[in-house]
Amino acid sequence: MKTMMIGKVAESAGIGVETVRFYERRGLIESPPRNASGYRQYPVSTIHRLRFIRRAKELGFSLREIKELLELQTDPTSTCGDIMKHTEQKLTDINRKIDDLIKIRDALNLLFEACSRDRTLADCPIINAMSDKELQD
Amino acid sequence: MKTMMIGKVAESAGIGVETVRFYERRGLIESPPRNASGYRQYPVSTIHRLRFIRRAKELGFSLREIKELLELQTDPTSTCGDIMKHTEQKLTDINRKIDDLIKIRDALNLLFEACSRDRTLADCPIINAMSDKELQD
DNA sequence: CTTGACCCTGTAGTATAGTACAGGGATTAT
DNA sequence: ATAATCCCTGTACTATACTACAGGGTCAAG
Repeated sequence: MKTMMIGKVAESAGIGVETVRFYERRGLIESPPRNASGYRQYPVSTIHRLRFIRRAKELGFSLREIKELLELQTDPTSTCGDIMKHTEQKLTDINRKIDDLIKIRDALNLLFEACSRDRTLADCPIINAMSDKELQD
Repeated sequence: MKTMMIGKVAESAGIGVETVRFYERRGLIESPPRNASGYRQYPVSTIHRLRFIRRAKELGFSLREIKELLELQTDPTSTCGDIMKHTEQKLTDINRKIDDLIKIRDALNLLFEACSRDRTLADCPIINAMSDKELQD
């Protein structure tokens, strides 16, 4: 099996070496086997896992939540019932996030299109195009 | 015009009093007028703004980014060009976030449905239902 | 007229998520 | 064989976003 050292995984995942070790301490990735010199030897799958962590963070999940999401896949001690309950909750959260993002996107699109219809700078229709109500609630 | 004091706005927005003052210091909400005793007098619109801030935070926007989003609406000194450039960037970010969330949701849905088809606990199909590849990349 | 629940400023402390050394060993390129 | 470049552990520092006082003023109700 092809393995790689920490510098390579970190670079491939777009994060720092220290961050990889930090995630290991926090239990987001498991401690990989070591070679004779004590160097960590990672399987390729670790890169995918680290990329997932990075993206999930950008989506507003905390490391704790990301750990939970990842454990839904990998925890062999959970029962189906546990996992379904957990998963249902996560799905609800994620659907709410998607809906909120769509609202913000639609409001921004309105603004963008209003600006596109070649106006003079003086009456740029920002304030009208996107009222407090539309964007903020 | 109906106004309210800081305790009321904070409670209505679902955040703490100290947090409201903190957002004022950071320029996310403007310094409201004060009454004779120096107490902040907020218009109702501040509640919507605070709620927006709270939700945007849950979506992974930093306070700096939220400030920029809010300024797209309210900054009267920006030109249409500035705003369009800014808005376009935000739209790209938001669309990427939506896509990522949908990917995670679909993977979780697969897991959820696989578990729903009454299996014995022994062969709960987590690992198969949601492979690393599907969820993680 | 005082007591409890508010408000004020200012400063300090906390949680989360890194990020940066220090001090040392291993490996590779010249 | 000796730099340069990686790796190790452990600890300390940083940024962000709160959160909690300290020490004091305001105000409505009993």
